[in-house]
Formats: sequence, C-alpha cells, structure tokens
Amino acid sequence: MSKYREIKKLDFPAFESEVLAFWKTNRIFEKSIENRAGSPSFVFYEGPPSANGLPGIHHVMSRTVKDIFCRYNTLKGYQVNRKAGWDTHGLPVELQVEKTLGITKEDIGTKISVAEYNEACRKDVMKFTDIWNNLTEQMGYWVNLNDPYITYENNYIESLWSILKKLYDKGYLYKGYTIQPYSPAAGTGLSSHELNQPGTYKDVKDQTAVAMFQLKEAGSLAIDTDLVYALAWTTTPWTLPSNTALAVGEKINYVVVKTYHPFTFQLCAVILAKDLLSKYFKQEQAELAFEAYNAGDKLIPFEVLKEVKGADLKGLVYEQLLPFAQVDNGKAFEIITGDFVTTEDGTGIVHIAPSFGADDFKVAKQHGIGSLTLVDKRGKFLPEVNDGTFLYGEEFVKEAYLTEAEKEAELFIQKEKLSGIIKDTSKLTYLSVDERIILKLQTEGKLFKKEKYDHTYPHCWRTDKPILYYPLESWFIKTTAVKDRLVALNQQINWKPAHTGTGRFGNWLENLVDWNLSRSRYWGTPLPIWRTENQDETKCIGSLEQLNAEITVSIEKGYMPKGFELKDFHKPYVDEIILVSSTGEKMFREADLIDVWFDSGAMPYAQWHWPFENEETFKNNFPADFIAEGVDQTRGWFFTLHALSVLLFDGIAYKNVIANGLVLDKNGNKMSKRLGNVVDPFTTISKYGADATRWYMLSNSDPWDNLKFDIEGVAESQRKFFGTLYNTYSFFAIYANIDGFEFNPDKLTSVASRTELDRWIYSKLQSLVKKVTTHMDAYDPTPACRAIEEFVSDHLSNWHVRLSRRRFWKGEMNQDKQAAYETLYECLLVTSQLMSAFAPFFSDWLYKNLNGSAQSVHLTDFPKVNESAIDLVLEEQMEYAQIISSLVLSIRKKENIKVRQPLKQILIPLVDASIQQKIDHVKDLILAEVNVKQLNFVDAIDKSIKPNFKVLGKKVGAKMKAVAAAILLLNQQEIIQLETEGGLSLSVENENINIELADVEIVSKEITGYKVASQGKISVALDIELDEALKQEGIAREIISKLQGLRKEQQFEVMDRIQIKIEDHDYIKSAINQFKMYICTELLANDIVFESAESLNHTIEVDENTVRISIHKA
RNA sequence: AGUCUCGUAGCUCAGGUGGUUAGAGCGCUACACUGAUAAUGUAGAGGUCCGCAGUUCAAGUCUGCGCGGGACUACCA
Repeated sequence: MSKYREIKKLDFPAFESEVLAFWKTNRIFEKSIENRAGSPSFVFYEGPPSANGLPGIHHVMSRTVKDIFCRYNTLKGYQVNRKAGWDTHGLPVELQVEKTLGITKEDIGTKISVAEYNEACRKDVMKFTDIWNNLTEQMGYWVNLNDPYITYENNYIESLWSILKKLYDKGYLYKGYTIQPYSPAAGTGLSSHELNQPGTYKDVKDQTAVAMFQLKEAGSLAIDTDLVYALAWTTTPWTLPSNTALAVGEKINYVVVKTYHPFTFQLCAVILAKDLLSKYFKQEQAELAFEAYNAGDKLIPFEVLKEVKGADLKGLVYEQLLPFAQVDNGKAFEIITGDFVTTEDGTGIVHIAPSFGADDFKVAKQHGIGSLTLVDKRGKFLPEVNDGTFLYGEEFVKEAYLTEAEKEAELFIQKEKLSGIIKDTSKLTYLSVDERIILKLQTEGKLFKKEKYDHTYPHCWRTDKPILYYPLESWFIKTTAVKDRLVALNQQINWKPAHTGTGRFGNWLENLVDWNLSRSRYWGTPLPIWRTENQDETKCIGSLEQLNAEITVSIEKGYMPKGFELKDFHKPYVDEIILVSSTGEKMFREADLIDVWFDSGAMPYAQWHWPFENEETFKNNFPADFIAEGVDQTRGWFFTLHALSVLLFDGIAYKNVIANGLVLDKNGNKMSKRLGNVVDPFTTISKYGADATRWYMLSNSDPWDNLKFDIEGVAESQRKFFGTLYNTYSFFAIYANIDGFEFNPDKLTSVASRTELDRWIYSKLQSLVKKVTTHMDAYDPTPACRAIEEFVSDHLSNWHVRLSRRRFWKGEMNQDKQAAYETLYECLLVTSQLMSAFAPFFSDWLYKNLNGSAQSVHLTDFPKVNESAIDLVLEEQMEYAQIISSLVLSIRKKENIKVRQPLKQILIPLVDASIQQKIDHVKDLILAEVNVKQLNFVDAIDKSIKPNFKVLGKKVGAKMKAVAAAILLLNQQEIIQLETEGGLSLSVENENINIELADVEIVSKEITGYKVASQGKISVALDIELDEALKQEGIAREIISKLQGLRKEQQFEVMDRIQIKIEDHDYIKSAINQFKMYICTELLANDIVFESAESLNHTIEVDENTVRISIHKA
C-alpha cells in the first residue's frame, strides 16, 4: 500500500465533508481545547447572532475572521474556549411573529394575550437555529454550540437584573425626559431602527412660515426704532404656540435691517443672518427711497442699519408669539446661542420648541429655558390652544391624522369661524393647523413671509402617518458620568483598523449622550424597577432571591395571591408582581422593557450567570483578548460591551477588536433581497468549498475594507492556490510512493548538507513562518494569507519543484534524492500548519496525508521559526537566478529559439563584485533552467549613468535639476574615471560639486555583437550562435520531447521501459548515433534501432521533418 | 447635515519615512513548453494614480478645497 495518499480528482466539497466527519468522530474540536488544559487562555467573546433570520454570506466573513484567530492562538499554545450565543429579544422578532400570525400591535391584549404573544416570540426566535448550526459546521467555524448563552433564559435575565441593580446602586440609573420619534397614530415611541425602515422618509410639501418675534427691549442694539423683530423660519408652524426661545449662532453675522412691515406697513427693523439677507431682500429694493414708499407697494425699501454677531443678540427677550399658555419650568422667550444653527436656509435664527425637537430640547436645557407641550399624545392640541377664530383646541396638529370625512366636518366649522377673516368662504377648502396658524400670524402682524417647502419627513412605517418628535419619559443609564473614563480606556483597546477606534468610535464617545434603556414593547428583558404610584419610592431588584423575599412581604400584606411563583421572567408575569413600599404602599413595575443592546453588551457576565455562579470562570474570561464583528456594531455591541465594563469595573471588556467591513455584491452594491443580489452561503460552500470561500475573503482585501464579493474570485482561489498546492502534494506523493520514501524526523539530512536550492526554499519557509507569525500577532490576516500564497505558488511550486523535478524521477534513491523529498515534505507539512487557521479542511487533509496518522493539524503546535536557517544572502542569490533566467528566456523568445535548443553561453557585463559572486553561486541552476552551456562575466563596452535621486537629493537639494542634467551628459571616459577613482568633480552653475560613486547608478547596457536584455542593475547577453554539436544536441532533445509525448499518448506507465524503432532519416541519424545513451536514459529505453519506414506505425515531427517511428514496452 | 472611510490597468488589489520607466494576479491577444498538464513560461495591448490648488529641486505618496462611492450618526429651524 502506498504511504502517501494519491487521489485522481480534486473534489473540494467531497474531501471537506470527509474531514468534517473525521473531526466529528474524533472530537477534534473538543480535543483542541482539552489538550490545552492548564495553558494560559485566549479569551474570545461571540457576538450573538439572532436566529430568527437566515444567515448570509457576510456571516461567513465575520465568522471566518473570528475563527482564524481562535484557531491560530490554539496552535500557539493557548486554550481558547468559544461559547456560542443567541440574541433572542427585540423588535425584529416581534415583527416576524406579527407577520406570521397576521396581527398588529393593537391586537395584543385583545385578539392575543401578552402571554401567548411572548410564547410565540420565544418559539419563533430559534426557528432557524438548525440552519445556523449547519452553516457553522460547513464553513468550519469552531464554536461550542452545545452550551450557548441564550438571552431570553431566566438565568441570563437574572444576571442582567443584577447588573442593572449595580448600576442603580451606583446612581447611574435615572428616569428622565427626552425627545423621541413618536407615532401618535400608533400611540408608541419609535426606535431609530424603526425610523430606518425603508420608505419611512417621504417627500412632503409643507407650509412654512417666517415668523416675526418682537423684541421687548432693543436698546442694546442702539438703533432709532423700538419696533424690532427677530425673524425665524419654521417648517412646522404647529410648534409655534410651544415656542419658548430663539437660537442664534454665536459666530454668525447678523444684520439689523430697516424696512416696512410687509403686512402692517409700519416702519420697523428686522434681524436676520447676513448671509441670508439676499434671500428676502433684492438689490433693487435697496435702491428705493423710504420716503417714496406707499403702504401696500409691492417693492419695499430696506437699509442695513448695522451688523452684529450672534453673541451680541444673546440674552435679548421678546414678546411671546402666541400666548396660549405660560412657561412654569424655566426662563422663556429669550435669544440663546446654539452650535447647530447654520445659515444654510431659513433666517439664521431658529425657533425653539423644546418639546418637539431633540436639538431644541438640548439647547433649552443648557440655557435654563423652560418648555411648553401644547400637544397631547394623541397628536392633538391641548384645549387651551383655542382662540375661537383660527384654532379650536383638541384638534390634530397634522392634517394626515384626519380622515376625509373628519376634514369635511372641520371645514364646515372653519367656514363659519373664519368668515370675518376670509371674504369669500364658499371656495374654502380644509385648512390645516399650519395654514391657519400662518393666517393668524398674518392677521396679527407677526408674519414676514410664507412659502411651500419640499423636504423629507419621517413617517411611521406601520401607520404611514407622519411622526412627531415628542417628549417621553424613559429610563437612562448615565453614561455621560463616566465619559472621560470611556474615552481614556478606549486608548487601551487595539482597534483594527485603528481609525474605527479613534474616529468613528472615539468621536461617538466624545459626543456621548445618556443611554436610553426604555422600550415600550412586549418581548424583551423587563426593567426590574418597581415604584409607588406617586413615584416617591423606587426599588430596583437585583436577583430572584431578593424578588422572592419582596414578594413574600407582598403576599403577607395581601397585595398578591398566596403561592405566587415567578416561572418566566418576561411580561406579563413580572407585571403581576406588586411590591410593598417602606410605608406599606403598593409598588408597580415600571412598564418598560430594556434595550436589547443591553442584553448583548452584558454577555461577558450573563453568559456565565454571574454573579450568581461561576465566579472563577468569569474572572478567567474577562476581559476578552479578542472580539470581531461588522463595523456596523461600532455603536452597537462594541459600545455596549465597553460602556458596561467601564461602568461596572472601570476597565475594558476587550483588548483587541476587528471591525470588519461589509460584504457587497461584485458591483459594490449592498446585498438586499429586493435587488436579488444576495449570495447564498450554502450554495457557495457546496460548490467551491468552505476553504476556498474563506481563503478568497481573507486574501482579497483587509477584513475591514468592504469586500466586493465575486464568486469568480472564489473559483480563482480554488484554482490558483489550492490547485497548485494540491498539484505540489500529488507530485510529491507519486514519486515518494514509487521510491518508497518515508519521512523520518530522526534521520534527517542536515540542512547544511543540502543543495543550495533546498537550503533556499527552507530559508524561504522559515521567513514565511516568521512573516505569518508577525502578521497574525498583529491581527493582520490578509498579509499572512498573501505570504502563504506567494510561497506556495511562486517559490515552492514554480521554482523549487520545477527545478527539482529531475531529482525526483532520475535514478535510484540517494542522498540528494532523499534530501529533495525531505525538503519538499517539510515545506508541505509546515505549510499545512501555517494555513490551518485559514483553510481548516484542506490543511488537515494535507497534514494527514503527509503524516498517515489520525492526528489532526489542529492539534499541533504552531511552527517555531528556525532563525539559523534563514539565509538572506541565499535568498538574494536566488532572486538573481530568477531574474537572469527570466531575461534569458525573454531573449530566446525574441530570437525565436526554443528552450530545447542548447546555447553556448550567457555573458553578464561586469557589475560590482558582490553581485558577481552571488550570481556565480547559482550559475548551475541558471544554466540548467535556460539550457545554456556556460555563464561568463565580461567587461562592458557601453555604460550608462543616471543620478541616484534619493541620495543626491539630500546632498544638493535645490540644485538637483542642474546636477542631474550634468550627470546624464557624462561621456564614457568620465564614467570610467568616476568608477575607477571613486569620485568626480562637476561644475554646475559656477560651483564645483563632487560626485561620489554612491550618488549615481551605472548600468552596462550593450555588449557588442550580442543580444541583450536588462532589468534594473542586471543585464544579460546571450550568445545565440549555433555550432554543429549544439545543433545535434538540439535535435536529440527534440526527439526525446516528441517521444515523451508518444509514451504518454500510448498510456505507458512512468516506470515502463521501452524499445524504440526509428526510421533511418538523414536529419536525425547523426544526432541519434551521437546521443544514443542520453536519449535512452531519458526515455527509459533499452535500445534504439533503425528500421525501414514502412514497418513503423507512428510519426513524429522533428523540426519540420516527418519521421516514422514505433515504441513498445520492453 | 455631521463623522469616518475609500477612489491606482477592464476586474481584484500592492505601492515603509516624498526620489524620476507606478507594480502583481485575473481577464484579453500571440507564441512557446509538455514524465505536475483543468498546470506552466514569455511577450503584447491596457494608466489624466478622481479633479483643482498649494508645499517641495522632486507629489500616487504631504496640506487645503472640491467631486464620486460606502458606512454610521442625526434629522434640523
């Protein structure tokens, strides 16, 4: 039986499943962890995917990145536990369930109970786990699927509660207001996720207004009129009754403009940004005389009175625009400054309604400005927004919330109320709140301008109605309290790529806001906070034990039924719990659930049910050495992990992180079901294999760059890299089996006694080990991958093996042959280890074929660099051999002389001594490779010189151009003088400049009478003259070549000996006689005899001569 | 709108600290090789290094301003 397995056909998916079966039966993954018991651990956290969606090709990407570093570090001697996890809560799950059940949120509590609904979520979320597990297995991702953490489990939730309690005790948990997207039609707040559903932002045409806010005291502006207005633009006039401030940009220039009021025609002054002046006032108006103006004229004259900075306007107060209600929670009707103010559009003065805009809210808070919230949660004005004419109280602020019938009814009322304002109400159509407010402003002399405006506005993706920004009460984590620590500790994290850490993540931390935990939903982790109805007393529960103790008290008090036991920590069960306050009052749970990102950010603790169990395990597995996810997780998982560990321990949660890019389609478009450009990972893997897919992804570009996924690229990886490596192995196997070679590590030929070629590839191999180690330690997988690729294809296969072929097939086993086998064997074996993290299947297949044992490459130790075997001089020598061979071949090509024709000599013009010596070392290799008899060095006739800019530039600086020109003008004599004397004085621009040898590059280009080719410093001349002996040898080799082809055509075995009969043809006769021995050896022929042509059944073409011939097995 | 990022051959990508003929692989064309052959070699075609301005003796590389693609965040008067 053959020692080394030979297979006929390459079928990647087939051998991958073979390896997979081997892993399973022999528990290789488990062993790879068990084997490292007691070793230092390399801690990895699995970012949990959600199992309610199907895996895509991008999951193969991120999991490949995770897998390679875990595998690599295992081989490096670490114990690498990998606990899988599932993210199970959240909106996508709810949506999926609603879709399946055909219900909407409104049906919860009526058509379906909360308990049933959540039960449906629990089942649905793990729907695709089998498919996920299949992918995990097939792609070769090693992660422990047997004991995953699942975020909906009671133990997991209990850990979350405990962490929340710790934060609560530290004073980091509070309840407060923020402005959030809110859908009155659906009666619910919306998350950013929901707002980013396709189609939520729609183009709408809104009625906008520039309102005039009359200043109370314009004295500080020192102008001669008291009637001064600040102009502010709004696209949402319905927020004007809730206006409490105006914002200006501190550094923006404003102008005070004297003009007439456009509707009351009074002389007045208005303030707006200088940059926007031309938007409201045309040049022709400036030329009008104030005295000539008559009330009602179309063109109104104006004059810029003075220019001020925003900072000068700060603190000015104005009359309330629409006084329906008064502010009781702060200052009001004051000009403040805000950095978000621009002069892009509007007037450069921003109307601030703190209740209806996030920026407004923030800036108001900073300046102690109070708020008015004159709209309720239904989206209707409060009753007091009623003036009997324009506004009637308790009406929807957005037209879109009304049905057509309701509008009809409203119109009827409007016609009546507005009859005093609008002359002809018969043609009146329904006027929106916005339109009526503008009408009111106009009537009251507070309107400067109105116009329609096209912009995009977010809509509720479920009801299709426009959303409002509305103040909602939520629970927050005070992340801003530890902002400085978050920023400082981020410095300790090694981000790949670095800019994601400093840029995207760093900036995010710099602009941190408190973490809004609240979600008004059903399927998620309930907030463990109970409060009395008057909100005076709050309890945060941190464990089941504590909760049970509290429940006992409550049962005693009679607030809860006897025997109550909490079996499921979700809604609605937790809401049945009523606790007792210190004063004996009932306490109810705060209705919110918490943000699912808290679930995943707390996985370092909750995956172990810490702090209730596994104290040791937790300690040994915190923080993580390495995590990796898509860059879209920067402000998601990467942040929540970081935030929680800083809040809890003032430390980092992970030391190294790779934020990998997106996987796009081959045209660079995002993959989406809608475009139909989604790549199915299973199809790809089953067609090309997991290894080729993984290899393609990593070798193509750095993981943090976006990958344009092209299936052709996978095919290329398979062909190019795996194909070549397979070929190399199978070449080895064929001959090793013939020769009965067996690798014996105890009886190795010493490296020193091997041939230069062997020592060279061995040195290359050691350099490769070094490179791969360096790159992998730096979390740079792509250069590591490319280095392996280069080694296998360029160095091992295309140079070492190609040049060594004869050593394998010639003659009996001897020292040199032994060394050749050993060298190739070691290269293949080490390669299998180096590539094992990237291509876990093929590497194991290769390793086991070489080893003939049941051991897996994944249980071995990563190769250590043998520094002493790295011979850089040798590597350089071989580079010369490759360059010179390539040059000779290119001359042959140009001259149309085939490689089979031996040539007399290669001439190399004298270069410096060290290079000459290096070339001399590899002379024989070159001669054999290019089929030339001799290599000699000659003195060149023509030399050319050019400046070495890098060296010379430093020396002569600005005179560079002139000096360079002078050098190029040097003649042969001067060049030789420079060479022999080592220096030359040049006169440039009346100055003597001394040129040394190092300042220039001298190249020999021409050798009279020979064909020359050159690359860089090396030139090669080829003597292409043929004498009779060379011609005859050429013919002999031609015959050999043709007969080899015939052997193969006849399907003779490699080892078969043959008998040759050949036509007595003039063209070949003398060559055969002269080279009979040589020909016979090459062809494994016992003899060659001449016969008459008729008896021979084949023909071969030898240099355009047809020769009859026949061969048979001897 | 802001932040980050990318832009080099038809495609995928290399191009330390600035240095003068800008590279590789794939693809294409032609030729060769043929005891690894679904491999290999050689040659050829193919570039406004996104644009403009600046710094410099010298810019693919450094700076500024733009343009285009992508991601994230925000959504604004």
